This record gives sequence, C-alpha cells and structure tokens, in this order.
Amino acid sequence: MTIAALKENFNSIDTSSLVDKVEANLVQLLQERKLKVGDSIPKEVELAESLGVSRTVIREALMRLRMMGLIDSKKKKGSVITSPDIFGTLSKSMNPHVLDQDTLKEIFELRLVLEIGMADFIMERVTREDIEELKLIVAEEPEFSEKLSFQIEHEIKFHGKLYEITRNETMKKFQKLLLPVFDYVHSSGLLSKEVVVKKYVSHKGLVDIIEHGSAEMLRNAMRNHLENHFARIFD
Amino acid sequence: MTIAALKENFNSIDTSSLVDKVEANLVQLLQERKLKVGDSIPKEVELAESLGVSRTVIREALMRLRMMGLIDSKKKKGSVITSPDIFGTLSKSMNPHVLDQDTLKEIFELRLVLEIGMADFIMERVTREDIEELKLIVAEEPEFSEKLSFQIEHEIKFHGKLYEITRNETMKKFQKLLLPVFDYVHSSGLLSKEVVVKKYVSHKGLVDIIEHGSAEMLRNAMRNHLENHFARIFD
DNA sequence: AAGAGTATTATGTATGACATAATAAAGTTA
DNA sequence: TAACTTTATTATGTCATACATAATACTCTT
Repeated sequence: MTIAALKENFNSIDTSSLVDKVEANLVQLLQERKLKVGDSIPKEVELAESLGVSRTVIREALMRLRMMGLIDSKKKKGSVITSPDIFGTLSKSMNPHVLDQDTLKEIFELRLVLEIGMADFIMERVTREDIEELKLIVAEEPEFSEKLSFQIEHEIKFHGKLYEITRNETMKKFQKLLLPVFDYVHSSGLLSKEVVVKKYVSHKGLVDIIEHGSAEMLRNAMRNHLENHFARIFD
Repeated sequence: MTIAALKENFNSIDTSSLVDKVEANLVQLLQERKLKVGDSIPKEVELAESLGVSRTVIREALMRLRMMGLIDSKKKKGSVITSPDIFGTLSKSMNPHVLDQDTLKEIFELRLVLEIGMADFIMERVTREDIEELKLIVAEEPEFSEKLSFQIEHEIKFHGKLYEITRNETMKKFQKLLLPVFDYVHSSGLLSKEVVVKKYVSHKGLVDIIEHGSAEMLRNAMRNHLENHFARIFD
C-alpha cells in the first residue's frame, strides 16, 4: 500500500458526526419516498425515536434540510417538503462583506460571462412582447447627466429583463444574487482601473440586434457593451 | 397606503426567531471586527452569556454560519473563521435527486451559458503551458468506439481544463457543482430529444482557435461545439 | 350554524449534564 | 536538555427534560 493510498484510507474513516449521518439519512428518505411538495414528514420526536438519537440531533439535521430549502417548518404543522430553492441557501453567504476580495472579483467576472453566454437563449425565446418592453425600458433611459442611482437602477432593469427573456428562473435568481456583489465591486475601490465611461454598443443597439439580428451578433454586441467592465479587469 | 404597501409592511413585522437574530448578530460581529482567517471567535457559553440566550440558540446560529462556510468548529479549539466557500453550501442541495425537473433543465442550460461566455477570459489568460496541456488532453481523446465512460471522462477533463484557464476559482467550483447535474440531465430521459452525435467543432478545433484565434472566434466555435446539447433543448 | 373560547399539538427555547476529542501541561526517560 | 508518554483541561458534540409559543382542532355557547 502506498503512502497516498494509506492517507486516502485514513481520510475516509468515518469522521462524520451523528448529525451528518442523520442528515444524510433524512435526505435519502425524502428522495426514496418521492414526496411531493406540501407533504409532511414525521415529527421530531418520532424521528428521534425511530432513528435512536436525541431530538437535538434531529433538530440540527432538520435545520440543515431547512437551509437547503428542502423543508419548511411550521409550528404545530410540523415540517413539510418544499420545492428546493438552491440559491436561497446561497443568498446568505453571498454577502459582499463576508467574502474575500478575490472571490468578489471572480463573481464580478462571472456576471460578465453569464450575460455574454446567454445570447442564444435570449434569441431563441424572445417574444414580440419582450421586445416591446425592452424598447419601453430603453425609452426611459435616464440622461447622462442624471443621478447615478437612476442610471444604475436603469441598468438593473434592462439587464434584468434580459435574464427574464431567457425564461430560465435559475439563471435569473443567480443574477439577483450576483447583483449586490457586482454593484459592490463596481463601486468600491476593488478594481484598480478607473471606470472609463466610453460609449460602446448601447442598450438600444442591443435591442435592435435582439429584434433583427442573430445570437452571434448579440454575443459580440454584448461583449462590446460590457467593454467598460472588461477594460477594468484586463490590463 | 396601498394594499401592496400594507402587505409589505405586514410581512416585515418581526417574525424572525431568536436564532435568526443571533445569526444576524454574529455575522455582523464577524464583519465588523474584520477577523482574519484562522482567528477564533468566542466560545459557545461565552456567546450565550453575552447575548443573553441559551447555548441551544447559539449552537443553531453557529451551525448556520458553519453551513455558510464562515466558520469551522473543532473540538477544544472552538470555532475559527474560514475563508467562505460560497459553493460549499450549495453542493449539498445541488443533488439531482432532490431538484425538480425544471430546475435541472435550467442548470443544464446554465452550463452552456458559462462555457460560451467564458471565451474572453480564456483568451485573455491562457498561457503557453495551458495550450500544451490542452493538446496533450486532445491527443488522448478516446476513439469513438471506446466505452462511453471514457468519453465522458475525457469531456470532463477537457472542459475542466478550460475552466481552469479562466483562472477563476469561483467559476471552476461552480462548474464542479454543475457537473453531476449536467451529467444526470444528459443521461436521464429528461430531455425529450435524442442525442444526435453529429460532429461539430471538435476539441482539437477549439484548441486551434485558442492558440491562434480570437475571443469572438472561440465563442462561435464553442457554440458550435455544444450544438448537440443546444439541439436537444431547442425545438 | 357561526363565533368565542378552550384544549391539543409540534416546533421553539432554555437548562443542565455527560461524552468525546483535541490541545496543553505535567511527568518520565534517554 | 530533548523527546516521548501520560494526565488534565477545555470546548464542542450529544442527550434528556421541561416549559413557551403559535397554529390547529375541538367544544361550548348563543
């Protein structure tokens, strides 16, 4: 047996706590029984008895499930299955103040990646109504002289609509999560370079392409539109 | 006051439990003190005393922080600050078996978005060594006749390397998270359409572009490379 | 039969106790 | 003195019990 194999073996000895096991147990139970949303699971004391552990352990395990968005606990009612919201969990830790700088920058980049990459989904799923709405939003675009908060608000509205067009709820939620971080990185002095407020492809330009262009064109236009941000990242 | 405003107000009445408050309190404490990784926080009993709640509540709150990846608890040592791993939290709930079908499909899409969108970061940050490594990986590409598991393994290796080239750890972790889901959706009968094993831009083609082409070219090539997947999603 | 009041129930909180593992301290041997 | 072993300490992990609280079910009154 090699050293590496030994270590592997050593690491794999069961170091998990009781709560860990109970948690795994419960998750397994949930997926085995194929429970529907709204179904309720056994009471804490029942679980404690049937699994042979204290209610404390059960409670901690249930709390984890709750944090995972698998269940929701109500007094008297007990715990019921809920549609798991993967990003609900994340939203807690996605706090600019608790994340280190490197991670913050990386999240900033992640947003750029998303917006460029989602072009195909926008072009595939955009409707007549979406385009009309986009045009409306663009029409309301604040003047360059107006308050910064207005401009940011408008930015969010426009790009938020783009996410909506993808008809991908997960992506939309993800964006909502990234937003405060993006904002934070953008406005705090985290990025060395200054903001160059050159005008590249405008929102209007993007809408035109969404209406008449192709996915490929949209990708390129979006890349150009985001040039200000990219310029701050790359040398 | 409008109905909506009323409801807003109504929802905002403090319905949070003690644990919620303590949790918020602790998070605030951590960010205020600007604690470094490795620093330890007060013991459970101390916290319980100073905040005037039971140890039970403290423990539940600490467990949440632990799930957020903010702290790590060791016996005797107490709890210490850790570099928050935002996706560590997610990995638990990112279980194909507990996610509903719609979410699974959306995650499938998310991966496609990422791979197309990250072209700029690849082109910006790729090194000579990366390209050599990519070439090596491509050279090892299994024959079309070989076992499917080999091909999948190779896929993961190649695309994993691409994520690595972005030098974005967060993105890489995110991909690692998405991987099992992607795999699950791909192989389970979740997508209506069959897999069309037409050959589009190959891995080798992608490497060529990374070596000699532009970000724009890479985006288009990647889109083409992923056509098999897109075809299964779009009608 | 509708409403008010009461009982029940399951989670939320509090407390105290012991188990366990990691560390520190003390002691032992070369 | 240094290295090793044993013992003590400490903080988290687990357990048990009791009471608080809120949501539901039940009963009684009118």
